[in-house]
Amino acid sequence: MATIADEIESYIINAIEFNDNNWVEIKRSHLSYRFACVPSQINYVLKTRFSPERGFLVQSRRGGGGYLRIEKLTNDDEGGFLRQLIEECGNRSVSLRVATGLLERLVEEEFLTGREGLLVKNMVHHNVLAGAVAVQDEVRALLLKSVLLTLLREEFQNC
Amino acid sequence: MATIADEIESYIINAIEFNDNNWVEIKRSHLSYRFACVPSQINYVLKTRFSPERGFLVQSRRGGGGYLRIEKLTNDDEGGFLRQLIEECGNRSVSLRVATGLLERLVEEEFLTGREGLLVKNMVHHNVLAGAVAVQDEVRALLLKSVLLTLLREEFQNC
DNA sequence: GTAGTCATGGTCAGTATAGGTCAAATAAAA
DNA sequence: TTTTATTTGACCTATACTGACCATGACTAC
Repeated sequence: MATIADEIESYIINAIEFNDNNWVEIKRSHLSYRFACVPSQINYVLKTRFSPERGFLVQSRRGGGGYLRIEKLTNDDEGGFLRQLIEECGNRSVSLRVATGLLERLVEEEFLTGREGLLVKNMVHHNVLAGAVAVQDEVRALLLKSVLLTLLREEFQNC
Repeated sequence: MATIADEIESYIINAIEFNDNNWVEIKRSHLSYRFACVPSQINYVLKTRFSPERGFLVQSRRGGGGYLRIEKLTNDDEGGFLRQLIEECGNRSVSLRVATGLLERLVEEEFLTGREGLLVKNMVHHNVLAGAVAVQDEVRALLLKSVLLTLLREEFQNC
């Protein structure tokens, strides 16, 4: 039997397909009204069904004119190479050494240009992070994960 | 473009481009009449969309014959420009809003490519930093400073 | 040339709108 | 029965919009 969460999920997936692009823009309040549920239910669905691990990216804007933007990430990377890296560095912490290796690999495989690689490498360097972060390796993991996710985004491919 | 603020923003940007110069002169009362909003709404838009971080200069004159003059600044001395930004964001903390404006500016001025801008913008987003950092704004400042410093490096220019 | 009046733009605090978080309560599955 | 997934609501944060009150500059009357 289908839960409300399931229904909301398939509604959104449908909307994405209908939209011809790989994304939709929709109001949280509209969804919660349509499915007669509390607004936070929508966040639950987004968190459990439209996570990066499942290949989705959710962006939003609060306040007047706010919205949710749900995007299906492109799926044509070589054998889920990027996804695998996300999995690997997503949860645990990443040392500077590992990060450097990973970034160089991304440049080699031409997911990133040399400039992009250098830019990010400098950002996750301990000289930078030491300034304010005790748990450097965890922040580094989050930052790298963000890079990997960006690489999967359609918007990024076309810019 | 959902909100009135957004519409006013693009109207002004359009007016600047149409004007062939890098600026427009316009009456606040005219704008508020045209968009059927209170005059102070215009000030809100100027404050949030035409800030210095985004490379705009707003001047005005009160009283009879008063006006707003909105100018898009461009930068000739590259090193100086970057150094100034470092100065500005280097020491204090940087909100997401300011960071976004600054990065978009760097892309406009062609210090960063669109891809690079997006990459960094995603990295300093609160969705990322919230994961492990209490004082987000300070880490964001450090990360941006790193980007700016990278831009000044010769190695980066030639890669 | 000083005071008064009117035409402008500026500020700031309050209100409205909209999404986010978290943990408790409930339901379903193992 | 224990564990996991779903549902709910109280409270939080971000962005937009409004209106009362303020400041400045130009013009006019004296």
